[in-house]
Amino acid sequence: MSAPRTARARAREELTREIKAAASRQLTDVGAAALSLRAVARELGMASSAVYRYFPSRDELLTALIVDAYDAVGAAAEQAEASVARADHAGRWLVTATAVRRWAVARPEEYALIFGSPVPGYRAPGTTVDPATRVPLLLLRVLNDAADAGQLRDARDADIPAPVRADFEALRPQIAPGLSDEQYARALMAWTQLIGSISFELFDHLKNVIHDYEAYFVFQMTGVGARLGLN
Amino acid sequence: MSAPRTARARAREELTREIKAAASRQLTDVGAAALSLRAVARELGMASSAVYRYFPSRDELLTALIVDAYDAVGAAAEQAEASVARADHAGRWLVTATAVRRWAVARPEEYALIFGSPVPGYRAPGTTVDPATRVPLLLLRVLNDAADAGQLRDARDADIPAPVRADFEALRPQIAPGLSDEQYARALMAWTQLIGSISFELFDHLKNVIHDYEAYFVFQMTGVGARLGLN
DNA sequence: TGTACATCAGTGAACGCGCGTTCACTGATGTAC
DNA sequence: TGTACATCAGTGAACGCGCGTTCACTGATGTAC
Repeated sequence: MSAPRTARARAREELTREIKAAASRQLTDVGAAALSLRAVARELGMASSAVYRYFPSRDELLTALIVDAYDAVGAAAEQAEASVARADHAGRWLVTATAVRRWAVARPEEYALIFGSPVPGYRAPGTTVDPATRVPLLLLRVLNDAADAGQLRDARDADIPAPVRADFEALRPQIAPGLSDEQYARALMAWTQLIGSISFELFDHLKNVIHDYEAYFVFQMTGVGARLGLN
Repeated sequence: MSAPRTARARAREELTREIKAAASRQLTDVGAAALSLRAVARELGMASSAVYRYFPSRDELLTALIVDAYDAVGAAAEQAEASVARADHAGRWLVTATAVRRWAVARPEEYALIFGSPVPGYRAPGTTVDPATRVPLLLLRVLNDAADAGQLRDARDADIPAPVRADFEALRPQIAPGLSDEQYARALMAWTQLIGSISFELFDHLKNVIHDYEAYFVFQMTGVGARLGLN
């Protein structure tokens, strides 16, 4: 029976949120590797030891931030994708890609936390796996819908190696049953291209090359959509 | 007049190399953000203050490591590419891509240093720009050669936005005069795909998805080569 | 509704540690005459 | 070739700083009767 939330429980939830928010701000200033419990406590005006009532260690706090980041980008992508007409599969892809980029540009440090180099000395626990799959699963759902609707042009590729086919075979039943190996391969390529492109922008690899990155990104992702076989 | 190298000068060069080597080992253990001058000095058995005779600050040491990493991957790529028959443009692309991956797999922390999230609080000086362009320039040279030889199938793309065309226009004269805007766009896409794919592997984003990453990578890059218009 | 006890949040001091950088110094190497 | 001086490499102590985590504690909140 859902007990009435006590003042204590409410305070706990709120402070947990505030700690994560302060830590997230830290992230922006100094990066994940330098994330410090003491600095978080300082920002909230509490004793550093008090933070241990909420997170048993620095690593657990990092894990919470990672999970939150994956969930945030996943939610942003899902929400954007839901606003497009179901039959417009190319539009669903493009809007999803754009939503991911928009989120990343708005919170570059959280993006770096999940898609940048791993934090040294930190090993991600299993808890982070599920939230990490939200966006790629969404992409596969769009492709699967397109395939079901007969709207996915198939493509001949270079021959897919046997071990790779086996990997796709393992995914197919639970993830996207309507997709051929070739389509899985292209989906993976699209996902790689999406994150690769955002990383290039945020990590300044095309600083003096591409100046209007938004225009470039939309152009590029439109091309990826076409190569996915969407129309 | 090239003065005969004194014992002092020789010792200086050697120690500079040793400091960078020790720092590079540090990188592997603890990552760039935690790179510590004191730990480097400790490993070399010298006083921490002595390192300042060689690098005036921690950031300068980092810069040297970044430049070295770009040069190392650039050299590896160039050397591999040089071993392929000039007329085999698709082979030159594939061998270059594979060499970059091989280097990255062998030295993941150096890869992360240049292609992962930026080190917080560190701003890369201009010195890092030139070495950073070695691999992309090599790719463009391959494509340019293919175009010159009439071996590059052209491709119709979605319409390239005007600001992006302007960026390509600016690159063309000095970099690869024989390429159309569409080909520049595809080259950039290939470069993004290459680094995106290696990052996905090294940063564990496809850990339980793709098990034979080498096979997957070669398959994927072969496809990218085909989409580049190489044959 | 009131009381007695258990649970929990938060404190502040302390632990042992490592960091980047500066400084005055010693002694070896290099150079000009 | 030998001497006098300048340059440079390396030392060790010190500066001021921040970190994660533990611990015994106080006082407020919650719960069982």
